[in-house]
Amino acid sequence: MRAHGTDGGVAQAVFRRFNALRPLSDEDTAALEHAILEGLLRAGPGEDLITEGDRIDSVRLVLSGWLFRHKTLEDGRRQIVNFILPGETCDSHAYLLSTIDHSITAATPVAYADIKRVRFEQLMAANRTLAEAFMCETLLSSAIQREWVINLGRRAAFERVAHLFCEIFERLRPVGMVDGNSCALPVTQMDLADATGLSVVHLNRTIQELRASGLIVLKDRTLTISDLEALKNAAMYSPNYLQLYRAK
Amino acid sequence: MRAHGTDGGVAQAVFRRFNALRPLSDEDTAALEHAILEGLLRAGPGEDLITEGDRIDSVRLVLSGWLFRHKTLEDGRRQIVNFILPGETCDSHAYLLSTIDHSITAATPVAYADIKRVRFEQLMAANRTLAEAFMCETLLSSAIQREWVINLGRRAAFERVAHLFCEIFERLRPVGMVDGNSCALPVTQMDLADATGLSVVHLNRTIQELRASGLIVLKDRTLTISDLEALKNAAMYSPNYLQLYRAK
DNA sequence: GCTGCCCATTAGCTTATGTTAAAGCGGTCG
DNA sequence: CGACCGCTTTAACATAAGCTAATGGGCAGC
Repeated sequence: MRAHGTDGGVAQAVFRRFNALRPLSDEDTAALEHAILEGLLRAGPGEDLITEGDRIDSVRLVLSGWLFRHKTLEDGRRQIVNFILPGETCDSHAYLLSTIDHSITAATPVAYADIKRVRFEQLMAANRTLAEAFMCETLLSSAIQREWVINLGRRAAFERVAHLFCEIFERLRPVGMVDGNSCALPVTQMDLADATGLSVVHLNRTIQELRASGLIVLKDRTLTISDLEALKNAAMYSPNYLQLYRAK
Repeated sequence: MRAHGTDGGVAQAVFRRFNALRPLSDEDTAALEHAILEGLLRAGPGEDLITEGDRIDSVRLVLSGWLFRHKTLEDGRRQIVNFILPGETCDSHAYLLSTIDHSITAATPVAYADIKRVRFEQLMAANRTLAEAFMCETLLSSAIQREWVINLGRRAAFERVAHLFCEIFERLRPVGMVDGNSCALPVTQMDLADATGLSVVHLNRTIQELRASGLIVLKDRTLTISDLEALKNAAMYSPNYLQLYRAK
């Protein structure tokens, strides 16, 4: 039947990712899988999973599809502060806070598992490895957030977009969502603009530049990175922050 | 003698902050205070507490002084990704990751407590409230990081600097480090520029503008906010993300 | 097969911010 | 006391990125 996380089970991406954070025993895997299968849900593109100001009472794991976290200023300026990719977690532990400071919206059709707080806390209490893996998930998401700060603060548009593409590729790779040197990029240029702090027009100009320099091909929502090392150089990409942590 | 956290004990700021996150019982307070007093240390301005790539094996609590987290690109461009203010924590739980993705440097003379991992884990295991408070500390720091992303991505220089000043003021307030409508701002304009993603020259221009508009006085490393509400309006400051969380 | 809509693209112009350089302004060290 | 040093401030100029507007392409619905 469903081998734990090794074949096409619905939660394959989650298991791959967690195993990169902390090697999971069969028992860990089974416990997590149980919790996941109890709360399977779906959302369509544009649907909000969480709106700024909401209270949260569960933890969600993305099984497939893309979402993004975003914040909006009074006058409508929007910033995407992160993408949430298959295998990643929305706000583990965030139920500890009174309300959430940002919104989460599906960019594509999404399948996710909703684990209620009580259930989640049982799982954490009963299983040290899983607790550590979820903690790493939270820490890693912070590390990404910090990298976005330097991306927005100190990289020029060309480097910035190049960096985003490198990061997305490297985040999709461990969950098996890349195919050779290509991956899906199922978001509009407006979304990419809001993620990089650029205007749509300038984002488009920048993408044309990236194309012209032969670093990428972007067509039909598929990103192909012709030469990843070259793209990383152009982006001044530092691999450290994304490292998946085998060792304790 | 030293009343727990209410008088001038060295860890006053820490206790004030933790109490805002989770009300601490006398027992909680005593346990935390013990751990703090075992590992008191100091650092001078410019001293690195952690350098990108280090392994971490302890948790540090800032008792007094300012530090900043920063990352630097190959070519020297530097971005301060956050300040660490009195009462705040450097990287609780970060020992779970293999290496750290950024550096932490003292901006002023700093007094801090260094709690070794093993000790910290004992404390967490023995004391649920403290564990939750440390978790909130981590989550709150993520929320701040997200706000910095929108600050850098979508606010213009004037709003951006105004926002930083509002945030710093609101972070210093609960630990008793503001005096009326003034607080210390013990960093150079170069640091502020690196925190806001601006050039020093433009940061200076922006500060002149803020002065000219009567919103702030900045002199001798002291920031005075003439009208906090007006400054918040100018910054499109949204208070939600910093809320200190009484309620579960 | 036309209409409308969303998204990508391009052009022309405006502006915020960066860059370089120089001067002012305390401190402090010798 | 004078020279240096780190920091702030100002000026003049350069440029990356924003804004507005128009066009084009693909796709869905009528």
